[in-house]
Amino acid sequence: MNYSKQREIILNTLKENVVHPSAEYIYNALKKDNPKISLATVYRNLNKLADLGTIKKIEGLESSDHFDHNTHEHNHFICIKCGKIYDVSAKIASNIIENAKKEMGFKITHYEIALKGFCKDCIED
Amino acid sequence: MNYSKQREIILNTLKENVVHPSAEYIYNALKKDNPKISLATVYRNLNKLADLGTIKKIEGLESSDHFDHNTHEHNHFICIKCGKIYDVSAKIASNIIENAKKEMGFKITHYEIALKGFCKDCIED
DNA sequence: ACAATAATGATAATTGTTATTAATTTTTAA
DNA sequence: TTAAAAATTAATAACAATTATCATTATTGT
Repeated sequence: MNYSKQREIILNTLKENVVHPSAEYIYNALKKDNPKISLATVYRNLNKLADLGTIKKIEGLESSDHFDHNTHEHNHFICIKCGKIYDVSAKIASNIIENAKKEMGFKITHYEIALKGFCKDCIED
Repeated sequence: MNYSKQREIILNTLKENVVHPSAEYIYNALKKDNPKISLATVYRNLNKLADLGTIKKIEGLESSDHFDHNTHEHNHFICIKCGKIYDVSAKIASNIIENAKKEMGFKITHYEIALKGFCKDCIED
C-alpha cells in the first residue's frame, strides 16, 4: 500500500475524535480544511485501514435487517460464509447487563450479541 | 391497528421459517401464493409487529457503520436517544466465546456486543 | 349499508455504500 | 532528476436496503 496524504488525514481525524464517527462524519470534519477530498476516498481508506487492523470497523449484523418470531431473550450466531443466522441461548451472556451496569452509570435497556464465524456446515469446506 | 390478511400471511410465513429471514426473503416466499403483495407491505408489517413485540427485529448497530481507532478488544454502548457510541470494557463479556463454543459446535472467530439504552447525559431528560 | 378510518400496492425517493474511470500522485529505477 | 509504471484520487454513477407518497381498496363501528 502506497502512502497517501488523504489516508493520513483521515486516520488523524479518526484519532482526534473521541466519538466513534461514521464515514460521513469524518468526511464532514475533513471538508473544512480539505474541501477537495471525496467521500469515496474516506470510505475506501477507512475500509482499507480496517482490513489492515489499524482501526476497527464497528458494523451491524449484516447489510439487511432480519426478523425473528422467537421473542424470548436469546442471541445469534451468523455464519460469515453462508450467511445463515442461528439462535444461541441467552445463558452464554447471562450477566452482561449486570456487569455493564456496575461499570458505567448508564441505563441499559437491551443489547444485541452477534457471534460470528463458521457454522457446522461451513467448517469442513 | 386493524386486521389485515397480508399481515397474517406475513406473520405465518415468518413462523414457518426456521431461519431468520430478511424482509426480502419473506416477500419472495409469499409471492408464490400472493403475487399481488407489495414489498412495502412486508416491510411495513414486519416493523409494526416488531414494535408491538410480537416478533423481534434483529438489527445492526445503527443504519451506518462506525469506525474506531481503538483496536483493543472492547464492546460498545449506544445511546438510543443521542446516538453517541461509548466504549465498554471487554471484561463484561469475558467468557462469551468459551460459553458459546461449549454450547454449539461452531467455530467462532469474533463477535459484536452492542448494549443499548440511555447514556448519562440523556438519563436525566 | 355506509361513512370514517386504516391498510394496501405501486412506485418514487432516500440513504449508506461501492464501482467506475479519467486524472493526479507516488514510487521505482535508470 | 526524471520519465515510465503503479497506486490513489475526485467525481459521480450504480446499487441495495429501506422508507415515503398517494391513490385505491379493505376493515370497522354504527
